[in-house]
Amino acid sequence: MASTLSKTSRSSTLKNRNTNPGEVVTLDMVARLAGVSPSTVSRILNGTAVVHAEKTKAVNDAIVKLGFTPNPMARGLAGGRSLSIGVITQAIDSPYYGITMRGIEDELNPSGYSSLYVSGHWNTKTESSCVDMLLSRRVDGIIVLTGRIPDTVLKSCAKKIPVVVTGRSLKASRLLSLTFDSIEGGRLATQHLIELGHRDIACITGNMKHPDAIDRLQGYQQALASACISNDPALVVTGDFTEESGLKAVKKLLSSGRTFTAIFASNDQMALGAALGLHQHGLKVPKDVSLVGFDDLPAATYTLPPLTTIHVSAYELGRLAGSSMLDLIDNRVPVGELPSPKLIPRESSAFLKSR
Amino acid sequence: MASTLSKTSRSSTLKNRNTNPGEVVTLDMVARLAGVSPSTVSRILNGTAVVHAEKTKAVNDAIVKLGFTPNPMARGLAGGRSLSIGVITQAIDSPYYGITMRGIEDELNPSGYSSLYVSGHWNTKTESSCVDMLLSRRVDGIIVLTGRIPDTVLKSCAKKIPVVVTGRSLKASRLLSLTFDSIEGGRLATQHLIELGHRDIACITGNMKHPDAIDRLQGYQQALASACISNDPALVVTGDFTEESGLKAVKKLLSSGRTFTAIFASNDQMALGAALGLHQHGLKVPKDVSLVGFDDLPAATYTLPPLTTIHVSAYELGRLAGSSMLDLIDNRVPVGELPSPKLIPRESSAFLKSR
DNA sequence: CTGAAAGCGCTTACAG
DNA sequence: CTGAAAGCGCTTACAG
Repeated sequence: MASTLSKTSRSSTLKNRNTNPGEVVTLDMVARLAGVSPSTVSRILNGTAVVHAEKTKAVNDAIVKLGFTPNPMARGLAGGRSLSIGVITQAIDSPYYGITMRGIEDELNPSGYSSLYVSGHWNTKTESSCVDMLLSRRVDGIIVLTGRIPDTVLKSCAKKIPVVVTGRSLKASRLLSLTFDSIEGGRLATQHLIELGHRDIACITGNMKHPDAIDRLQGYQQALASACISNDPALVVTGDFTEESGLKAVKKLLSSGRTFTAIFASNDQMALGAALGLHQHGLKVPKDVSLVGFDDLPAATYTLPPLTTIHVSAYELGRLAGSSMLDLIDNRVPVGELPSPKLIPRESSAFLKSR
Repeated sequence: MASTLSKTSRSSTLKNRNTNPGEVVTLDMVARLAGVSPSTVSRILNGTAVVHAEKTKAVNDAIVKLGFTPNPMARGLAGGRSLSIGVITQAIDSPYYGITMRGIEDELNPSGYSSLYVSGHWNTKTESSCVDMLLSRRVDGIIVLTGRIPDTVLKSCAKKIPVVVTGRSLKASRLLSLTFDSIEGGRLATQHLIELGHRDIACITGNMKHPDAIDRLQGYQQALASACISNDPALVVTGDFTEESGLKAVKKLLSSGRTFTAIFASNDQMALGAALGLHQHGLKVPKDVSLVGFDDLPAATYTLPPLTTIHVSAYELGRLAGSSMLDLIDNRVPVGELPSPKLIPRESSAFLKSR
């Protein structure tokens, strides 16, 4: 079309690509413009073979001129890299893993990869079918954020494509496990409370099907043992990592008759629920009860009183998962390490007052 | 079945599936088993034409027997539906839109669609390139969760595939806008405070580039006007929807010298930040200052004191966005409506006490 | 180093 | 109603 005069506004629609008929630029068009074969363009794109500098230049020029972007679907179909990584998360709105996903993106996107999120909802079957779905979409690798998918499924999956999994510790070729030292975290939290003079420390655990929950409880017990405080089962109540379960747990604790001056909640969400429960019973944190969480969610900073908690960087977990995946894909050995858990003292824990 | 040795050596030493030999079941295999042509299988799969009941049965049996799942990438490439919907969110870890994404999934997944999330990070350019990326991945539609992508881009995009966008109100063919009545919400929040006897009501706005922020402020102003309270600019301070900006806003308010007994924060995150700021200055909510948020995030229930806020269901927004997208794809007219904002009185707002 | 060709798994005109 | 064929956009042995 000849240049049409627009009024005064030179609104340049994004589709103002360098004059070509078809809406979509294909590799073939690049090849034609550069005067080489499609194979050559592909090779240059993928660094699959050494190509004459001249041709390389011609191709790159053509790519820029046409604004060419390879079609990931075609790539995937043809057997090359689809440049997408499947991420199995449990819920797309998880406060904790949301941050991990962000870390994954920040690591993957600059390398041209995008992530395909699917939610397993803590359901073994759903998670397994997520794997199938991702495989059918030809992802180049799968990152599994905890969940309940059987180890065996993970291992057999790793035979096909690289796998990075968090919250477990299984080993296999092309399969990397990334996990924080939850025992240490649980220990730190409890020890902090002990150092503040508390001896009647309750523990709200996570869902005991999860290694994390088991480890955090174990850390709690170890800390007690180190301080020669006997472990009273009446002080341990099971939650499931949700706010609501924290609330319920506190109510149960409160109605049990067993007194306590501090609570270690196995994650921040349960700690928030616990804080609400305490509030409903007219108890003040930390005046009446000290409270320590686990995770250090953004909410921990902005709750009142700000929550003392164990920092295990969800973001770093994501970054490391992402970069390790890239390593596995390129046949490098991932070397990164997760930072160790750190206590973040805020205002929800205080010295035990004699009363 | 006899083990078919293909001449072209496609080494696959790993076969776990019990029911079928090949690793991946293709449409061709189904066709062969059912004794029909691939075209027919495709047609049955897509309901693209009427097929003899006999053949249909044979095909469906074969599908079940082989455990066949169509490959979305091949589908997309071939020009059919890719069964994936692109979702442009601003940040994958957004507390509010996370819930919306869940609503989208809950609506889309049962219909066999999966969502492809990309983050725009409130950046016009990034968001626009997200669109390109999604188009290149052959999504069947795009859902845009607010953001700053120009309306024009959205409109031109809608010429190619269906678009659903939240937080705006533009109209076009195959383009649906979904937005809560933020003016009403702002009005409700402010009116609630007025009814509690407050007259010096501060407002922390969102980023004023966003319609939502503008509308909520307008609702605030309307409520004041209705109550014949003059609008004092000193009481209005600009935030950007983050907790931190809420914190800063309160500090600014506090140091301005202008007294106030209540705050309407344009979203819960800023309300949480404001609550922290108040706490840091030794002010109690609601004793010294009443506080009302907007959104009704899960955190609003579990913060102390529980936050009075305006409920605009992020989840319903997602469901509606998802179902509307399905409607658009199938050339139906979306009819659903978003629920109107509701005041959720909790403990952060109270009657003004004479002091 | 670099084409030509076959093929990834599916869909859609095109002819019966 | 239903095949055969061409093609979506790319990659990868296979031969020069």
